[in-house]
Amino acid sequence: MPFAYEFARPALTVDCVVFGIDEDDLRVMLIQRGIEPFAGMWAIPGGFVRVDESLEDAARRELEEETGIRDVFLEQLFTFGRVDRDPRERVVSVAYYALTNLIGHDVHARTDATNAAWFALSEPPELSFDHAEILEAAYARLRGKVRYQPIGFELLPDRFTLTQLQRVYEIVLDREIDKRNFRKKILAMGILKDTGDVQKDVAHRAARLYRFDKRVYDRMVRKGFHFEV
Amino acid sequence: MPFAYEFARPALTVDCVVFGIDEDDLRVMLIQRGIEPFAGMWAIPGGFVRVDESLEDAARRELEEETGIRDVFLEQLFTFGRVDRDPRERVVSVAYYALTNLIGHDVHARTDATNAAWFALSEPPELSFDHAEILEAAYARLRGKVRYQPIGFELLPDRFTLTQLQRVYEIVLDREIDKRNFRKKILAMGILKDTGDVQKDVAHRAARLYRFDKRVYDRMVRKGFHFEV
DNA sequence: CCAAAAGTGTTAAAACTACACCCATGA
DNA sequence: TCATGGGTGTAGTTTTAACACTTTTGG
Repeated sequence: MPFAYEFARPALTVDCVVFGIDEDDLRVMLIQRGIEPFAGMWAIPGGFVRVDESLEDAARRELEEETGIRDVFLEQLFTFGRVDRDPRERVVSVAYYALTNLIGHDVHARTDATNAAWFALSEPPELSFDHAEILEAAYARLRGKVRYQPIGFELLPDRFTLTQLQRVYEIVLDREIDKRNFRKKILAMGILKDTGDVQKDVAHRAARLYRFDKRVYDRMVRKGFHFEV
Repeated sequence: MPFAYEFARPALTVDCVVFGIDEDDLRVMLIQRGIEPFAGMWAIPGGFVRVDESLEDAARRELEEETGIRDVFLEQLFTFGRVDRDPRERVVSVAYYALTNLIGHDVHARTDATNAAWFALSEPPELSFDHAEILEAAYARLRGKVRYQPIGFELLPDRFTLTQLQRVYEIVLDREIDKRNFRKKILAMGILKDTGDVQKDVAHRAARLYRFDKRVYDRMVRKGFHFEV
């Protein structure tokens, strides 16, 4: 036990709730625990923070180690510190949530970790520790934030159709949106760039592909623009 | 050194940004450090988390110990974990922000701590550690949140006038608000209860005193109501 | 009677909502 | 030629923004 301190210290971990959209479901990536406590149950990916890495670095490292996912949108969610949230000892966990593009990927092909899997948010498995609470908080944050920050794009490929974008909002917010009003509003913002290309290999009229124009968005924000769906 | 662990652990602290409104200024309570590092400089009140208390309990305990302030609105802000944010060793800090009523209190009379003082947010002293960053984040959160959550009331006494409430929004948001439109909007929400009383000892027409009706507000939220100023 | 803040309505502009049909494409 | 989703405009309603004077009270 080479590390000794004058006062007891809580252990510090990060946990990372990863969301993706797969056709008609909001999904979350979970890993199956191999060891006690809660062996065999599912959990949010995460692990201990090293003393020489920042919290966000720790979250990204754990995420990649446990699920193979990297280079995603990642934002701090909340820090969970109930005294008894881990039955072994005091553990404080800084939770993050991540948004990733799942369209066109096989749900099982994205990761090397054999014990990682995507679950529909509407039918989660029973979760270890206080992870059900963390997941609920992450979903609440996503629902709240998606309406006034341009993070819906993070759940789509780089280039996407307006219908795909509308589906993202319908799925996350869990309500129908009027097609004409949605397109009018989004296009009027001027933060989507028409790539000039259209979909390929679809059995109907091919839709235009757009890209989120972060440059323009940032410039507009500096001038007082406020994104809202 | 009675507490030993297999792996190095960051120290864990809480910090607590306390806001108050004093006539025409948003103010923040700071304490003057007695010891190195940064001896003599000002800092956000806070301290170490004990292993047998939750994060919020720690924040409230430290706040009362260092400033005498208790029973206030308190909400978790963000967890700061840059590797070098404390020059001595790795310290991760869970920051909270608090809102308190300062009207009618002498700025210096509220606390036993002789080294605690209120500062106008527009003219903060030089701060220790990364506390300037924490303060900035807290103010940004307050500005953002005050518009769509009924927390402005926390900066006022239990009973207040509509003009006082309007001033809170003008000060926090740093812009003028139209008196007639403000009153119309707030009263139309139906979340203020007219106490039937009016101001005393004012050298002009006495204003009605209102109280925030949390019962009604909670009931309305359950029915889908969304507060917004 | 003066100073100071309380209190009160209307109108024009903008934003939002609801709503239905034709178009392009590949099978 | 059919099935599928892409793409488009208008009218009624609601919400917001701008704006000025009278009332009450204490000094």
